[in-house]
Amino acid sequence: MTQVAPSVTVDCSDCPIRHRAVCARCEPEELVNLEEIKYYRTYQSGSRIIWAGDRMDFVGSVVSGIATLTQTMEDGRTQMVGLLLPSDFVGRPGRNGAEYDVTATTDVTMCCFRKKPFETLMERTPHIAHRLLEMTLDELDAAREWMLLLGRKTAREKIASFLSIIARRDASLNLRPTKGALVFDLPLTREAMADYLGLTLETVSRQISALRKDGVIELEGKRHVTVPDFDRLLEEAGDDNDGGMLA
Amino acid sequence: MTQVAPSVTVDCSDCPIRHRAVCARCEPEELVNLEEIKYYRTYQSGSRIIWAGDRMDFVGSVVSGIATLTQTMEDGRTQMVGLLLPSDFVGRPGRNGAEYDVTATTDVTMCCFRKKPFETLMERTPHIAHRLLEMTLDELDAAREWMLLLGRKTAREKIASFLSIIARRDASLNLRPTKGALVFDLPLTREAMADYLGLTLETVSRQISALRKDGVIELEGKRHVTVPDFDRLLEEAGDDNDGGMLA
DNA sequence: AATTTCGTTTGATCTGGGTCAAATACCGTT
DNA sequence: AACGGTATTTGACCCAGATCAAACGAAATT
Repeated sequence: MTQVAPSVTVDCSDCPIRHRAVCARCEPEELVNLEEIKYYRTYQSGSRIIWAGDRMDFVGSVVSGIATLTQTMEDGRTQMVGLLLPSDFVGRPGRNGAEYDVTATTDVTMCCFRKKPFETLMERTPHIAHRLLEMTLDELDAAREWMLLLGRKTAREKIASFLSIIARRDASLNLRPTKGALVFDLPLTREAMADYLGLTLETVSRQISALRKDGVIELEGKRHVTVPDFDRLLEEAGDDNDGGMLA
Repeated sequence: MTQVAPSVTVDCSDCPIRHRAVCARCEPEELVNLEEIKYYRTYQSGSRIIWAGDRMDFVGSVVSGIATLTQTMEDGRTQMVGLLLPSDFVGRPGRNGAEYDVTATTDVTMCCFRKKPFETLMERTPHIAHRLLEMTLDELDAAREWMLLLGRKTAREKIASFLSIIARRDASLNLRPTKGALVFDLPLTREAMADYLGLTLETVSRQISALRKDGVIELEGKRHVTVPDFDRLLEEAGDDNDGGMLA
């Protein structure tokens, strides 16, 4: 893994992952001097990137590492409402208060843009607004799929769904062709998984053990997972895996 | 309630509720001949407006009535993932397949725009893309709040949350000042509420009865609700009702 | 090597909400 | 007023997952 050194002189060509929202190479040179509004920032694993209620003076996207979006009730119950992987966007243009806690679950590098200049940039380049709209609609779809999971799936189905999502994202990020068994590392602790799935950590642990015993997954250590048969996993997840629709 | 007759010659000034996404009065006349791409359509209570998987040839917004967005698993478990009230937008620009079922729960009038012209219109008028982005971000926030409800709230809290949301929306739609007791009609059957809240209809019924017995709400018939003390309801919902954040 | 820490697993028990079933209220029709 | 269909309520029972508790394992610290 190459590491991105904080710098103010880079443009997107230096990023290991090209930003989906904005890219200097996508925009006419004269419109923006990116160096003036763009900077990198790194966060240690476990540290809070944004507190809910904080004033947000920047937007940005994850370059490396994994962060989570969580919501907390007064009595301490917490629900994860989003998982931020490399290339995911953080922050809401046009609003200056953060709605959720953002926490780094691994070391995280963010590529940030100061908010005010970013907003004027967005106004002058419709392409960015369009891209942002598309990304937001994708997130909305993901959130709605998650609502089905939270409201209607059993604990076993929840775990299987989570594993399939991580497997898929991992495969697409690493550009590994989906041949044979899928292998990946769980990016979250059992507790974080529980917060994501609306379960307790004990139930998460038990269901993972059950899936292992039933041969749906193999475990090496606590985090390293092998999925011998992805279709089997999808079946356990209760997902539609057909794309068949009539004319 | 005045009814909107299907017509192709109206513009936004005829709409009982001004479209939040597009409005002829907001756009330069020369850019668009709205009559060519805009039309009204009415749906009977209980009828399906859009089937998941269908080709979508239009986008639009709800003018009157209430519709729901639902997701269904193969075995019939369903989860509502959105509630569409007047002025809410339906359809995703840039994608031609519907993701969810849309069902009218009352008689519904939609104001529709043919998709292709709408997309070119959107490209030529950045204002629309911005407005749409803002609306989508609002929906995403709502979806995330709903994830907390689905994942972590008790049945009683779910019901109280639902009632508070309906009460709030009803009050803002009807521009009733929030003085004293709130009075409104439930727009959904117990079963639809259950699908929304990730519960069974029996549990919904029981919890409503419990809230009535405890004096949190009053019921007249099955649908007509009075909330004597809104703060009490919010308390039952487990929501933060303080806006206090330190400097 | 012993010890603390943190994440995880496993066991025993409890309970909120699901399931199944029956009764009741509320329509719009005839 | 009687009827038939649908929405809702209420009751009895059960189970998936929560809760409480203890043990385990691997990495970091002494």
